[in-house]
Amino acid sequence: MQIRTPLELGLIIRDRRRKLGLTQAELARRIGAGRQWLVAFERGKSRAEVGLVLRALSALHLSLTVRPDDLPLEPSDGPIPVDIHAVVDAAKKARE
Amino acid sequence: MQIRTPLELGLIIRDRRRKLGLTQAELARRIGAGRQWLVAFERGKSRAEVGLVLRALSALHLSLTVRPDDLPLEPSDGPIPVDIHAVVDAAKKARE
DNA sequence: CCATATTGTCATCGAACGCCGACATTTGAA
DNA sequence: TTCAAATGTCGGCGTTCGATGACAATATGG
Repeated sequence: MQIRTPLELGLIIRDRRRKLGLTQAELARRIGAGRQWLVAFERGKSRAEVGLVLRALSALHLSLTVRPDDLPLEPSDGPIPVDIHAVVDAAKKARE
Repeated sequence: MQIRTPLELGLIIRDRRRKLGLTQAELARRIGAGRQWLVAFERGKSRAEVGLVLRALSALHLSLTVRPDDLPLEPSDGPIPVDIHAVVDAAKKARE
C-alpha cells in the first residue's frame, strides 16, 4: 500500500489492528503511548511523532519500505542514466 | 529499503537529498519547514512530526510502502490461513 | 433489550516542538 | 590554502504535543 498522507497511515494501522484483534488500549500499551494518541493518530493526526508511528507499525508486524518513485522497481539492467549537470543547474537556480 | 527507526529514515532522506543536489535549506523551504528541523530530522530525531516527514519524502520523489511483513510478497495463491480463535483468545488474554 | 467493552471527547499540565536569528564548524571548489 | 557555501548548534519564543483521568457515545454480544 502506498502512503501519501498521515490519514492513510492511520487508516492502515486501524485496519491492521482490527485484523489482529487488538483494541486501541492494548496496542497503545504495547507501543508505550497513551490511548488518546492512537485515537488521534488513526484519525489522521499529522503532527504525531514519527517514532511512535514506527513503533506502532512494528507492533503490528507491518514493514515500511522507501524507494525512489522514478525507478520502475524491477528491471534495472544497469545504471540509471542521470544528467548530473542538469541536476546541479537546477539546484543553483532553485536557491536563486 | 526497509525502515525500522527514525534514524534510518533520516539517513535515507539525506542521501536522496544529496543525490538530487539539494541543500538542507532548499529542501526545508520546499516542504515548508525550518532548516533546523531538517538538520535534526536527518540526524534521527524520533519526535519529528510525521506530516513533515511525508512531505519531505514526497518532495524527494520517494514513495512509501506499507505491507504485512508476514506475507512473502508475491506468491499468495489463495487466502492466507488464520486461526481466528487463537487471535481472539490472545487479545482477551492480553488485556488481562 | 441490556450490560459491557470499546471508542471518542474534553480539560489539564509539564515537556518538547518547530520557528527564528545568530554564530561556530565543516565542506568543497578555486 | 583561502574563502564562501553548507551544515551544525545555541537560546528564546509561542504553540502544541502526549499522558492522564473522567465522562459520553458507540459498538458488540448474551
